Amino acid sequence: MIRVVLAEDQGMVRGALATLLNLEDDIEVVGEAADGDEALAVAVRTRPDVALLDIEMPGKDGITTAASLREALPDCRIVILTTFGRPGYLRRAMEAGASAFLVKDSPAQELAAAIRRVLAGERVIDPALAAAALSAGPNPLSPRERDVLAASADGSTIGDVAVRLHLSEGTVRNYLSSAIRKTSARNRIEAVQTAQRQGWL
Amino acid sequence: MIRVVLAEDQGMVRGALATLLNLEDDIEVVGEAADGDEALAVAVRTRPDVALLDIEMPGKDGITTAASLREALPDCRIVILTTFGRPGYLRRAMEAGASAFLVKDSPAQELAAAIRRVLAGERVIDPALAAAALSAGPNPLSPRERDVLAASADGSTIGDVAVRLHLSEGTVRNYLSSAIRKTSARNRIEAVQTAQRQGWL
DNA sequence: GACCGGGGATGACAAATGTCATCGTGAAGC
DNA sequence: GCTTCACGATGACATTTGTCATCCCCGGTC
Repeated sequence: MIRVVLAEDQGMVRGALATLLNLEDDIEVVGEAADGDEALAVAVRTRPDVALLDIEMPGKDGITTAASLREALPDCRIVILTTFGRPGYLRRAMEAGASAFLVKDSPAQELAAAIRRVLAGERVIDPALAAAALSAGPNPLSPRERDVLAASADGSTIGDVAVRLHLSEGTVRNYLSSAIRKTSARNRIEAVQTAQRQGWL
Repeated sequence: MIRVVLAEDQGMVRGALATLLNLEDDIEVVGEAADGDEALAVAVRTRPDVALLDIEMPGKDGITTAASLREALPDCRIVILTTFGRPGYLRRAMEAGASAFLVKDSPAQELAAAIRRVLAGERVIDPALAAAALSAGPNPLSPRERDVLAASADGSTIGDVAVRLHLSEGTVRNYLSSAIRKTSARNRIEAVQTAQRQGWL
């Protein structure tokens, strides 16, 4: 039996996926979690063969959880499941030690198939997505530019961001300006959207 | 047997939910769709007892689909399923003739339960969400304010919006200004976010 | 030692944004 | 008939945002 831990914040989706997997006669869901921290705790307790992690979760996201899990349980394979096939997500997931990267758009059968392939030592990545991630190149933003852009994403004014990050307003403007240039955007809103679409935040 | 049509754009979620429902011995999924138009076509063909519609779908969204379905098949009950429990969504879903409004956060068992209750003539709404929708009041934005705000949501400049909506730049600024005031926001970005959170766009 | 890149800051300037008063139109509503 | 309100527009004005040049400090690295 392949022992699986499933982390997904939406209860209905989590329940449905668990049912789906339990119907496979070589797969058994031995633990469920609604956020990253819970997933880590459950995995350490149940020592599964595979951890299925959603990226978009409150608190600790799936990619960060993957990195922690890699340290705690090096033998546990990690399958990342996400709504958004963003190039930066894929890149970071791979760096965090994931063995597979699935988008929820794909058919339901692929989930069990991916789990089996991962356990057989394969890596499972949508070829189109892999190509997109490679052609998009790495995140061009410096860490600080990324911070400032992320802090601007919620509609905060430059003054707000300056206070929150303990910077001068001029510095915030400078970082935003270079982030806008690097994302080929026309203003900060477009810059935020491009960065999010690429998975750079 | 309760005959159900399921519309949900994410293949993996759709498959899992269909499996979940088919396990119930009084429920049968007789059709699946990945967007609103497809859902309508499938429903007209299969004449189900209940249509389960996701709101967030490409093309025709679940609420619009509900309204069309209400006309085409007045006897078909409608269950709305959504990721976001936004007050405006609930309000519009009810106006479109939905019998139930479920958020994906809730446990998986509630789905089948809601379908049975709806078929028994009940309406199913999370009480907390209903209270939020009532206390939030109706959408304060005028139709045109809503248009302009929606057109600004993707980072377009005022000039872009003016061209797209065939308005003068000054008019766009005026509508944005009043939308900002009505949403108690400090700038257009906050206004967009508030409006989206409330389900006003 | 010279050079570069990232972080942080300042000042000046242009462009975009937000606010306000004001005007005109037409459709409802009392 | 009068009022109200959404729609559309103009002009003036203050504020915010975006750009650029320039400076300092520091840690690498050639």
